[in-house]
Amino acid sequence: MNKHMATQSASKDVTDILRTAGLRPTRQRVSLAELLYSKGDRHISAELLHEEAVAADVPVSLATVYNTLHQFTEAGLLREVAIDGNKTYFDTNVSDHHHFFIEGENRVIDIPGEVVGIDKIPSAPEGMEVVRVDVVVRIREKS
Amino acid sequence: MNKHMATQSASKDVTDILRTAGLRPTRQRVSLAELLYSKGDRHISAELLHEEAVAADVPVSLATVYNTLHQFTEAGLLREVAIDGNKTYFDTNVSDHHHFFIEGENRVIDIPGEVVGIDKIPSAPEGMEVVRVDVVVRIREKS
DNA sequence: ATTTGTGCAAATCGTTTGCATCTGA
DNA sequence: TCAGATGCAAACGATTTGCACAAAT
Repeated sequence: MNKHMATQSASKDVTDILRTAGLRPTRQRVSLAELLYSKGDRHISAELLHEEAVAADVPVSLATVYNTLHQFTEAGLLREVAIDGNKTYFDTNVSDHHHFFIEGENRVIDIPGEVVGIDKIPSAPEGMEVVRVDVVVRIREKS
Repeated sequence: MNKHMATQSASKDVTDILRTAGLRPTRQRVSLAELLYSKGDRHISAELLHEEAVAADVPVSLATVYNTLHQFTEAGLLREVAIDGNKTYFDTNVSDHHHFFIEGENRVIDIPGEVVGIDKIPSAPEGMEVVRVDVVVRIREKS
C-alpha cells in the first residue's frame, strides 16, 4: 500500500498524528510538523518556521504557516506562548511547564523539570475557573 | 503663585510626581496621569486611555498617549504587562504582584494580596540573573 | 467530484516614527 | 529663548483575510 516506505518512516507517524487530529495530512502540514518536532522542544515564531521551511525546500506561504500553526494549536499539538507582546511563539512542548524569557535576546526556553512550585494557587473570582497558570521568569545577562 | 488653587488640588500632586520623575508636567501628561491614577489600580491599553482622554475633553493624539505611557513606564510610574500578545497593557500598580487574565474578555485584574507563593524560583542559567517573575492565572467563565 | 487546503496580494491592527509646529520653564 | 513636547500622517511589522487555483479523499 505504501509505495515508498523507505522515505516515509518519519512521515508515517506525523501523518497519523494529523489524521487523528482531524487534519488532512497535506504536503505542507506534514513538512511543517516534521520541522517542528524533529528537533526536540522548540519555541518558534511563524516567520522563523516559514524561513526554515523554505530553506528545507518546502516552499510554503507565510499565510499557510500561520493557518497551520493555529490549526495545530487547536488540535492540541502546539501551545501558544504569549510573553512578549509583539511576537507570538509556539511551543512544541504541550505538557505543563514554565518558561524563562531572555530579555534583550527575545528568546524563550523551558524551565527544566518541575522546578517551579506554586504553593498557593489563588482561587478564581466567583463563577470563574482556572484554565492555566503561566509562570515566566524574566532573566538577563548578569551585569 | 497659583492662580486657580481650587481646581488644582488634584493636579498639584501629579505635577510634583512628574517633576520628580524628570518629566515636564505638560497639559497632556498631567491629564493622562490623572486619568490613570484617579480610579484606583488599572490595567489599561493605549487605545482605551486615548478614548478616555478624548471623552474627558483632553484631546491628545494617540501617538502622544503611546509616548507618555512609555515615558511613565521608564520613570517607574507604570508597569508594562505583556500577557496577550496582540495588545499591551499598562498597570498603574507598580508593586510586586501578579495577575488574573480573563479569557474571552481580554481583561487583566490584579491577584489580591500575597496570594501567590512561589516556593522554588528556578535558578537562572549560567551568567544570567532573574529580573522578575511573572505569574498569570488564566481564568474563564465556569462552564 | 467534492471538499478542504494553499498561495498570493491586499487589508487590518497595534504601534512607531519623521517632521513641522507649539509650549513650558 | 529654545530644549523638549505634541500632532499628524505616513511607515511599519506581525498577523489575517478574500478569493482563484490546486490537491486530497
